[in-house]
Amino acid sequence: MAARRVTITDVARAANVHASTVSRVLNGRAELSLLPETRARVIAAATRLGYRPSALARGLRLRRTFTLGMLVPDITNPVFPPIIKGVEGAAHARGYHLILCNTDDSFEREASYLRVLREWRVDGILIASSSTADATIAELRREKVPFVLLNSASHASDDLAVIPDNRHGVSAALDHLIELGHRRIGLIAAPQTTMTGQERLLAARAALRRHHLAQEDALVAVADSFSEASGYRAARRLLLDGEPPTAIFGANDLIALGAIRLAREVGLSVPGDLSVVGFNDIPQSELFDPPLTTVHVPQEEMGILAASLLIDQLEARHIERRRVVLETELVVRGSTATPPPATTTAMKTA
Amino acid sequence: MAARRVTITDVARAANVHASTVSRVLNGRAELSLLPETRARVIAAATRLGYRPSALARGLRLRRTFTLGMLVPDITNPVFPPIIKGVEGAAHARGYHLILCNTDDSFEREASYLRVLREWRVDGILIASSSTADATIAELRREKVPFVLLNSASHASDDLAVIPDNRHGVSAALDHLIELGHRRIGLIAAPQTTMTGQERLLAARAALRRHHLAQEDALVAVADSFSEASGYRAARRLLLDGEPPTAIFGANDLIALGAIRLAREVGLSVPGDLSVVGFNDIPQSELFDPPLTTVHVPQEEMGILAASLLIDQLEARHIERRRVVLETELVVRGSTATPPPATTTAMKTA
DNA sequence: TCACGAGAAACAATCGATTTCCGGGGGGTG
DNA sequence: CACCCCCCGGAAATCGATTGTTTCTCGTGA
Repeated sequence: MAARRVTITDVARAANVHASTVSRVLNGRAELSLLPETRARVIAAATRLGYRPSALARGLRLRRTFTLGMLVPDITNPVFPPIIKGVEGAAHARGYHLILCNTDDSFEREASYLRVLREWRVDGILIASSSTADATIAELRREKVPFVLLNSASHASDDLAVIPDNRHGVSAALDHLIELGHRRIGLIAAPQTTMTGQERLLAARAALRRHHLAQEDALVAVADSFSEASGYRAARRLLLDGEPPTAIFGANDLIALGAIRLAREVGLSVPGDLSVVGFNDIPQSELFDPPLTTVHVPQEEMGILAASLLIDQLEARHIERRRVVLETELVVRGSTATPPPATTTAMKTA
Repeated sequence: MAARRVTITDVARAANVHASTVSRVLNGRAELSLLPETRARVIAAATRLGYRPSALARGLRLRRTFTLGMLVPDITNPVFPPIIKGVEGAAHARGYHLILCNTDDSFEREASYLRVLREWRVDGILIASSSTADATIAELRREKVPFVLLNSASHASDDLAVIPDNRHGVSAALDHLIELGHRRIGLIAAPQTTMTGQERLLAARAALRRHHLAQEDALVAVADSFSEASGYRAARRLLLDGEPPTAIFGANDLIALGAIRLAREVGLSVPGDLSVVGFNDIPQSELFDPPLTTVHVPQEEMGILAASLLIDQLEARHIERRRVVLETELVVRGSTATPPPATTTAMKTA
């Protein structure tokens, strides 16, 4: 098919030296001395022939590939692209490439891709996949494959991880709602099979408790994924069964957007009748209707840090902290306001 | 670092056969007959040891890797994730993996990644990169690397390509504006270094001509990238210099969103004072303020088709059409309306 | 004059798979 | 009984690089 590729032997022949000499010249190691004249001849031959070393052969021999693998649960979730961009940028800057895998939130595909990445002998793996998948991670640990958890940490605290400060962010979001006067606050949690989902729900409950607000079961709905569609479905349970809340905290922005869409459809105005807060501050958050109040997470920075951490680990550099927690900050926009003045809720609590 | 990997030789030893036999069993080719008993023994040994063949060694020997490379100009542009998802899904279904590269709209990085992909001996390449980059593509053609252009075609019509029907989509968008009564229509074009940018501007001009509308230079601004920020900047030129248009067609959704943001900032209501149409129908388009009127492009489907086309090519299957053009359809939402009744424009044209 | 050492580059083993080419043993046939 | 052929499976070459070891060639000092 493709024309025969130029190999190191071709270059060697053209330069009238042995292949090993070509290798030494091109890799520029100083362990062996070479005549400048030879060096020049080899370089000339290599560029003339357009020689490109085979990453396959090189990886096979070197037993490393200067490649990182990355697992993402759903690339169409707008949080991930900036994270990926950060990872790729940082990796590229340090001479590594990225193989990106979209697991589509399926354990099976996650496991399958993890196998593939090891078959490709990637030097390290970034896991942004949200599912806890303890068994899978345990296997990585056992096989000593370097990896970093991104956006969700494991229980084992000595795994490398880069995560947002969920607790603080969620807290700020709920404090904000409560400060506005909301008392019936609905929570749409993310799947409890994920660390992120668990942490954010826990943090939200803690915040409510701190303010001595009752926590009815009817005010908590668990979305079955991090998507807008499941936010919509969960919101239906929250708003249509029993007495509705005056505010909703969604475990991520897509879920919050789903809730807003449902609210609209049932005739509630946001934030007039219902306030909604999200989490992540995805791109374009301020362009939504209404502009989304949400917790900002430095996404690209997370990606950069995660890649750096992993590469530091690969290159056996000293690692300051194995678990990096990034600060989050509430961004108040247009989706939150004081609760409606005269609702049944208000009358009850009065 | 990592524990020594299980190789084919280890399996051979464990099963008391030669490595070549293991290979034959595991690849299940029928060219040579094997005793069922032997086959079973090998499979047992392989699973017991958890054998995973080295993709590196395999690729080196086979001279193919069952891997596709993909170049994307900017993963944070929301059009691309669904496309990528489509590509990856289709590739995975047919036994291929994907290496994704974000070129960040830089020619240099594009060229660099293209080299890397060939070093990795990917079987084929998907180029969603928007830049024309004729030289680069010519090189791929010359070296007979199979590739597919995605979302933008080349001049050479026998390259494989999957593209939306730009002409038809743009036409529909402008017809819509004109039908609403707009006469002063501003165009924000995408960079004219890209095929997409050129095609869409050409199509827009043709549509205006068809309706016998004057085309002032002042009504055309060229954005310097496909991003929201450059849409915003271009819109500033369009709206603040001279007499503003009553409607704007943006070459893609992000550009349109940028225009909307600027309009807001200078006190124009959308669509009350200014109608805006975009292109692509990115996810969440209906959640923006206002919901975006735009031209729908079947993004995931484009990805699926592109991957299929490429793989068909790789596997020497018969290819029906080398250039697949997908239908586009205008989706009218809230960002377009009739022009404001009494503007200076209206008075002039009256 | 010869031995020794250093500098330069070739040699060969290796990474882990695939595949072509062979060879041994058993059964069928003339 | 000898020969041939078929069935199984082993041996070895190969893919394209890297690297430890060896070889060769000078130059220098005794």
